[in-house]
Amino acid sequence: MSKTSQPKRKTERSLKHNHGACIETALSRAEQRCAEEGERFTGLRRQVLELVWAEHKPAKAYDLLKKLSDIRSGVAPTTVYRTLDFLQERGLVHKIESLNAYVGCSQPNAEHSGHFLICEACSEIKEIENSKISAWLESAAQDEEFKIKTETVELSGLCIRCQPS
Amino acid sequence: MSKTSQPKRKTERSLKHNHGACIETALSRAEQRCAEEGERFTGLRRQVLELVWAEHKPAKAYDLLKKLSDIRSGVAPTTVYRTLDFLQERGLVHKIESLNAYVGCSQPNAEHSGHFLICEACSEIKEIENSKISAWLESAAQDEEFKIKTETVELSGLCIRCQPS
DNA sequence: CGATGATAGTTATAATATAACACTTCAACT
DNA sequence: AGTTGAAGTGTTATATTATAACTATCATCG
Ligand SMILES: [Zn+2]
Ligand SMILES: [Zn+2]
Ligand SMILES: [Zn+2]
Ligand SMILES: [Zn+2]
Repeated sequence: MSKTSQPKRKTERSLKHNHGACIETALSRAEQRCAEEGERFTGLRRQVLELVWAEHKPAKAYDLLKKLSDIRSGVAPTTVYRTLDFLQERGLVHKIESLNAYVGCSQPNAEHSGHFLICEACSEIKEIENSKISAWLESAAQDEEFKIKTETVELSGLCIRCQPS
Repeated sequence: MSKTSQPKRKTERSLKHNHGACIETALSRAEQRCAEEGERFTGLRRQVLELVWAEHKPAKAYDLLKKLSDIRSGVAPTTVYRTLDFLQERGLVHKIESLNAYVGCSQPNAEHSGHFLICEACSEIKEIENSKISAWLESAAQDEEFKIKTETVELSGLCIRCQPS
């Protein structure tokens, strides 16, 4: 970790960014969020959230289960799913339906459905700003007089780093 | 089918429409599509597609398995999944990722990702016209220099019939 | 006919998710 | 401090969804 040169493209998130900061931010936001809602941010919940945030990639429930087993005892599928449900309900993680996997929510703010770009090559997932997309989708739904409650928007393809040049 | 008066709102699909025609259309389109591509539209494939088209609602693989077992022998999960895969690859059915279920494709034409309105109350699913939405999503992805290959767009909520008045 | 590849059958198992109930912890109240 | 009730977690069992690997059958073409 004492390397000094990092010559890289600005878009190369995995190289450029201080991911420790992502994790810190996510955890402290979670803490705050739970406090606001009178919920307890327990050790288990913190550990699961940390594991989900280990990368900007989808975390599978049973992989989380394995990793969690390394750091505490008495871990079963229920443990993981219950905790993920809790985190989801508070908007701290999202489920990626097309992958049966979970990612940390990177939109600090209000309740929202996540909208995702999913790279098929490197697996990185980016949650994109959603108000514009939500407005578009609502207008499309409105044409059918349909009232949207939750949006699943998962766009798979190639991120810039993985596109052939 | 000899009723003469149909006083209903144009949006009430389940009341207004001749679903037999939906099925006929889907089957003949499938036949044509397979012919074009040099694929065989076998009895099994036809039966599965018919079952998927039984309603404008999501069909679960294991429900299809049960129904299929009633009309032929030697049916196993593999049978159903393999056939659904075949139909999906030809754009004849779509998988609804958020429900782990399948619906018939109602967009005769080109290869496309489906975009869906899913009623949480009555389960009806409507595939909506997608070129506009696709264009929007592509522009959003473009902002991140992301190249979309497949779109999962599933909007859950209430259809007009199920909205409280 | 007999070779060939596609289709379908068969058996087993993997991967994902939930149910039901018991035990523990923690905060609020006396 | 002791009581209590709800929230959190542990435990066991099972349901649901999906795939792998191999075999048998069928359709087509030379
Ligand atoms: Zn990060
Ligand atoms: Zn990538
Ligand atoms: Zn119909
Ligand atoms: Zn409805």
